[in-house]
Amino acid sequence: MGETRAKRADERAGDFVVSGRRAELAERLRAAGQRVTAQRLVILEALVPGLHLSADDIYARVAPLLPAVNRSTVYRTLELFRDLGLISETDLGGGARQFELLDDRHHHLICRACGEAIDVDDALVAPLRAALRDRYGFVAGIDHLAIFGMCDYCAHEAERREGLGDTE
Amino acid sequence: MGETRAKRADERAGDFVVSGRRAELAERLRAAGQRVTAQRLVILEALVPGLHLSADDIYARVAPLLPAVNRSTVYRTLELFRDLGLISETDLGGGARQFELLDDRHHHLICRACGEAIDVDDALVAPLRAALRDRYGFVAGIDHLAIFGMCDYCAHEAERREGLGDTE
DNA sequence: GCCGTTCTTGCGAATAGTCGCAGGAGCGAC
DNA sequence: GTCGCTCCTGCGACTATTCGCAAGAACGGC
Repeated sequence: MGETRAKRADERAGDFVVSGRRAELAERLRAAGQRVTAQRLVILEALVPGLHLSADDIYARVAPLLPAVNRSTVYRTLELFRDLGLISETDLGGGARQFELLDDRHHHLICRACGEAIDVDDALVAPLRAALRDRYGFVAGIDHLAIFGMCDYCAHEAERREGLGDTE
Repeated sequence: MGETRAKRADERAGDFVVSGRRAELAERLRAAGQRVTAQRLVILEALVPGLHLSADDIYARVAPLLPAVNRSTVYRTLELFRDLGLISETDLGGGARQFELLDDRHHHLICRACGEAIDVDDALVAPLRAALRDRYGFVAGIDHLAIFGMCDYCAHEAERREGLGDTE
């Protein structure tokens, strides 16, 4: 790593020292008129690019570093990050919601019959986003959609089965 | 409703009598290989066309008619109906999920800043549904989408405010 | 009509997430 | 450096939802 210059990125942020990626976030929070706190920095660092984490996973990662942190704070902070556009929040159904750093936008198709999850490129969703902006001026935060339904295979299965018993 | 013929739809369904709209549901359940129970019929009747109801609302409507019914049953039955395509389930954020009879498909844009909800015709969402089917053979159950984001007004407000403090 | 199989339900406990409040901390002003 | 205003956090209670299990009900077969 060529860190000759980057290494001195220490900086006072209120009452504690931040460095590297932390400094970046601190900057961003301040720019958005938000306060910079230890909790927020640690929670952001707990998020890993490309990984879907539940609020509980994140709590588990944060707790050792900041023992007094509370679950409510984790939820509230994640909500804040989401509103700032830093992370995406997705309900994959059933269990807990998933949070993820917003690097690349992608989406999931989830089959209610077999549970299979299919990745979908944002290109398919972008037109909807554009249409909503054109028509309503609405800036849709569709960052990580989970769409439920039936996959190709299960849809055919269901159709076949209906062909037998259903006389409507 | 032209019910000249549909009106005599009384019918035995297991151990109890069903009539009118109930008979219709009984039929549908049976066709789908599901059992017909008093709970299911009452819960379906509790749903009102065009009304968004929470699981709790539905429980409150059902309880007087079927005192021993349990919340779990309500949730499980609603889940079943949703999978059968009878109702839509939507998370409007924050509080409880909303359930609604599937008459006409419509969607909502919800502003995270001011809370305003904008109705959206399914025509805007249909292309996405079609694209998913074409590309993946996936039958998307997008019946009642809630899309979060920023409404026209709030988006402009936020932009204006950023123009002041942010120097990045 | 009765029986057995299998699906549903009620129950209670567990998990996920939300909310109001009071004390503590961040940050701008002096 | 310290003061005060406001926002943020921890806390505990509360709501929403899920889950496993054992008793009960639906329905096909006789």
